Amino acid sequence: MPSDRSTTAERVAEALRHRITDGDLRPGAQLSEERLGADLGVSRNTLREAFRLLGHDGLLVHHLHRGVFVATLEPADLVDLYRLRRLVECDAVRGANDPDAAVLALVAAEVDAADAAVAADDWTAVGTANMHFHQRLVQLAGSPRTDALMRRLLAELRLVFHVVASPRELHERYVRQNRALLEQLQRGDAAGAADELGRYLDDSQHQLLAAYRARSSPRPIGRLDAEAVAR
Amino acid sequence: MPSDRSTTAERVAEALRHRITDGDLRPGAQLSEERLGADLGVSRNTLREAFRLLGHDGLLVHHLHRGVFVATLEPADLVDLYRLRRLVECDAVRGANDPDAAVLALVAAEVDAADAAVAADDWTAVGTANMHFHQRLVQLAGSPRTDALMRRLLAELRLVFHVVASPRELHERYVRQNRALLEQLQRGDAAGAADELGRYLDDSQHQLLAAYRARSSPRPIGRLDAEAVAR
DNA sequence: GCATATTTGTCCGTATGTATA
DNA sequence: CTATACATACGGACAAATATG
Repeated sequence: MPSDRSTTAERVAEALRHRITDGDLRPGAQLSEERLGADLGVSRNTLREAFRLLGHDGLLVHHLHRGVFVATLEPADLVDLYRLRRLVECDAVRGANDPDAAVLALVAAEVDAADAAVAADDWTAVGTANMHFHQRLVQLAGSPRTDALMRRLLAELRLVFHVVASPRELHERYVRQNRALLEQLQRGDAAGAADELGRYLDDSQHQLLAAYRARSSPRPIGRLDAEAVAR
Repeated sequence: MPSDRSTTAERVAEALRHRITDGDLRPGAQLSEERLGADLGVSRNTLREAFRLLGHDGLLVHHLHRGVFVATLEPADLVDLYRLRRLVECDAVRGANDPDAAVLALVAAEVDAADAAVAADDWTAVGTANMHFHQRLVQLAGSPRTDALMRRLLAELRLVFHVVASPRELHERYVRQNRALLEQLQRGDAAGAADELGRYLDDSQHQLLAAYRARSSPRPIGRLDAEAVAR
């Protein structure tokens, strides 16, 4: 098994990231070094490196001498995530008075992709296009670190999405609003788009919080210790 | 050598983080696995885990089959950092209309610490207090993810500081302004403090950019390949 | 341009300590 | 409380890529 243009640990980390964000590995699940290493055909050392690569993204939590688990996000995390999300996204949009045409085309592409997915009744694809839409919006700011931050935030959000609701009820309502936002930007009304996006995100947050409450007992998947992450 | 309440890799990562932010390990320096492992008394595997832990903080860059190096930041990185910094800090301050008294006390403590350090003519300590001051400001937002983001940003900024100028010329002018900001917050004028902070940060950014330009040739410390970090 | 030395990448075996049944 | 399973950490080995002369 030779290498492409990346280390094995990086490829393993990417594979795990997809398994997590796709809902294959659910929150609370333990990632056993021995079993996962056997599954992926890599040594425990390499797998541990991959764990460390993913650790700072908030997707995995590390318990000393117990192993790594897929993170379980609570309502407080959701509120925290949306706080940063609102800040980053609205600022990027508000600053897009004269948006980069190439990036705006990428935004438009995701809006079209969402429409196509709706027509195909593929709600998972709608959700993916919606995530990409927001990633592209942030890209209007032209800031690598902001892009990286947004990627992390969206990865964590996907963790929530897979737990609380179906892709359809999560994303359907926003397909139309995304197009409205795009057209507002194309008209040069960045400030208006930013304001609209702020309301949009508030709405989304409340929808998710309601879904959380609907899950009667917020029972973690794994062991039921309510330990706070240290540091 | 048993463990405290953290893994060896985490302790090694923390030690390296301090060596970097303290300027002991300078930008561009290579971190040899063999030599560093011997120095710190840990195996290569453990050291590599520590490298991965630090990687996502932007302090280390990883070149395939070449090793890890202390990151070298260019003017574009500086601008990018300050963009996020301004966004995060000003938002935290602007939202502090009714600031948490305990956190505000921590802010005040750093202002006092800076004054004391000035009196002691300890400009490194002034710089540390200044960094902490801004970390505490952000803490007014009460958002764990924002706190973590700010920690990463400040760690990267320290990388710049150690390269372009002395602690005194970097921080002296802001000691007074920090106190002014604190008093503005104590008076309940969060919006005014946020505006002032914005000008403050613009000033700081321009000061650093000027220092960059003053370094005649922007020659990297290490090997002189202008390779872009992938992805 | 080529051969060599050095360093990283990756795996394996093993010993030890910790948490959980 | 003991036992078992698993994570932690080490050191050695070889392959692969890069840097050097």
